[in-house]
Amino acid sequence: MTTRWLTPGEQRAWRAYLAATLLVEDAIDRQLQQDAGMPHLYYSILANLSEVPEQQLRMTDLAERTKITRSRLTYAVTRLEKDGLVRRENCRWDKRGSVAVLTDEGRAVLERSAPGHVETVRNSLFAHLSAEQVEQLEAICTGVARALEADGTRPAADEVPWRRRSTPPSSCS
Amino acid sequence: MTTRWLTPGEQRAWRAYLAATLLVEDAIDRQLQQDAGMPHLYYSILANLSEVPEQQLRMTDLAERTKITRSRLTYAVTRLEKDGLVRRENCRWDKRGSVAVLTDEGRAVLERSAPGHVETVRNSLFAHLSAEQVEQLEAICTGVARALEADGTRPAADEVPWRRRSTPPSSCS
DNA sequence: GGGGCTTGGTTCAAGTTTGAAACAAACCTA
DNA sequence: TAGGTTTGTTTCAAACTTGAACCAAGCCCC
Repeated sequence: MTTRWLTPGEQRAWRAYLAATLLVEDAIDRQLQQDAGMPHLYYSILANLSEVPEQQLRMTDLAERTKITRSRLTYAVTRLEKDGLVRRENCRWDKRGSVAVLTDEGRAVLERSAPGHVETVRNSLFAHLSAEQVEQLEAICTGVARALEADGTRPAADEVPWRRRSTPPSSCS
Repeated sequence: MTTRWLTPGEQRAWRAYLAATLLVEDAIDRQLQQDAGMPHLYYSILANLSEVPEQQLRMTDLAERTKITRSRLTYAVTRLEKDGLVRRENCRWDKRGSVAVLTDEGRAVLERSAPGHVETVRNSLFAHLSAEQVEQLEAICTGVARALEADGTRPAADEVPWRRRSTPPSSCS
């Protein structure tokens, strides 16, 4: 079967995409490392916890939300725990499970660094986009993300009804 | 000074962006690791070399093109060299410099894995975009990339006229 | 109620990335 | 042309990521 190469337009889009995403991630990582002493992913973990009732999530749910592997998450949470920004508890209704809880200090760090972070996001991304482009970007990314989340190679927890149990009856704990 | 938070629309776009870019990078990395035994970045390095006269570039130029740090590139090229896909030569007209050259085997590996790679790019990104969205994506990313390349914190070689010397008189060597 | 499969999470080794030195060659400039 | 600065690249240690085991605890079903 002969390959269906990218069209010139797709080529251009792909290269621009690669450059842009790398540069944006880089800018954000650098800023957070500087100002909050942690890479972007770790900040996202805190942010995700902060947005959820009781500020806690099971490891798998957290991995699902942040789109990373469980093993990567384990490492990250261990580090955050050492820094006192997160605490691990074991899940009361499933003895296999453990739950990451945002500590007060974690919340404090998050609040302290949020403004700088938001500004960097703005400076590196939104500052260069028109209002229309923001909408286009959302549409594009939502579509792509939805498609890839659903795909088989990356079993997505809450695509499968009987696995959906993210924030249980009254928030796992 | 009070923070200018993201608008709800920007929030949505940002989250979708994070998810999409992570998932796409992941899919591509996984596929290339499987089929070519190297992460995406390493493939990009080979690809960049292959597109240039004499299939060679100075380290700094290569770093510039791939948007990575010189130190990261050094590591990557060392690995690729061990695998015999790239060869290092020293630059003839600047004794400080070294040049990465794509070997025949490197070219072979590249050609062999290109079809699978293209297909993955298509499946993970372009398959979910309309023709219009491809154009929008290009416009968005080009703008962002251009803005971030130019910005001070990441001194971009060929913004500064007297540093522009990428592929010299007849391709460095 | 004891296998056998699945799920939630961690562990471990190997590979990669980071950022701050370290170095050497090139480029001033007095 | 000696001395100081800049540029091109590498090195090193510490941090992070990957993927393949591994180990429990739940689940199923006869």
